[in-house]
Amino acid sequence: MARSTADGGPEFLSGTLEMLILRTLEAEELHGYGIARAIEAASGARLSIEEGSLYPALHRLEKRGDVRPEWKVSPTNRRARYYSLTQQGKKHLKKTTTAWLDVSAAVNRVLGLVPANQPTLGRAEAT
Amino acid sequence: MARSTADGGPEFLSGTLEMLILRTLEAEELHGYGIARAIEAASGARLSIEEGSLYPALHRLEKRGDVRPEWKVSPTNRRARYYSLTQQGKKHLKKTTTAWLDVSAAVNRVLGLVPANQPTLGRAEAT
DNA sequence: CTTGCATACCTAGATTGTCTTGGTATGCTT
DNA sequence: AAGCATACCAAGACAATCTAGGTATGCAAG
Repeated sequence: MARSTADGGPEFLSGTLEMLILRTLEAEELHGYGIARAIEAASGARLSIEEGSLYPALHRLEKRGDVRPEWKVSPTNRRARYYSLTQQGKKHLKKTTTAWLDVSAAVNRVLGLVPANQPTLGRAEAT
Repeated sequence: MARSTADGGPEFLSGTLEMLILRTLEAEELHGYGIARAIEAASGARLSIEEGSLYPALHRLEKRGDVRPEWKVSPTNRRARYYSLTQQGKKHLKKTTTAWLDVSAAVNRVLGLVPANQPTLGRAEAT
């Protein structure tokens, strides 16, 4: 998906790209190139979106019916394929986000980093 | 890696498995089967570790020098391959954990779940 | 004693998402 | 006219996971 801008390799987060795309489109209708820039900006330049991952992901989402494409002219006066979220896409985003929070919280729990007040099977953590 | 116990598919977190293994071994020396059970327990039964992912991951870590294996007899009286963390493994765990926190925080920022431009782990952000 | 189950290990092959690399094209700016 | 940012796309390599098998043992139940 996204790689950290820090290290050189693909790290973590296979599958997050689609979620991030959907989330970005929830905020505003955008074309692929713009989505990539928007995600990078929103991440505080910590993620970089490769086009070789981006476009296949967009086509998957389109085929799945989560986004709807439309050719338009961008503010820079170029032909660009603008994507908008479908109802299904919105639902999918909500579901996926919940799953992400759930799983990433589970990972943090295993790492022993749980930000307190999370009741986890009576596993008390020593300070 | 781990799949959420909730949904049926491999979701998120490619690459997290190795980190979770290392973290588990930091707590105690363990064999593969036990590692899987330990991670599942620590996650509050939210993750499930597939053996087809687990053993290849252990062998990667071993080849990389992050863990050291040793045949022993388990409390259940069976031959079992116990793994312990090497110094390199400890270092790797620390590095990987930082990367995970960094990237997952970035994802949350894109999702809009975290106020933008918040310093993560002391990594200051210019404004 | 034999059936069944949990423990414990392993691999081959399919699948999937990402990355690498290359390509096309256009609109500005210099 | 050259160079750059914008904007799109695909083929093939690569890496981690999952599927689906397999082996073997200790123990408890019948």
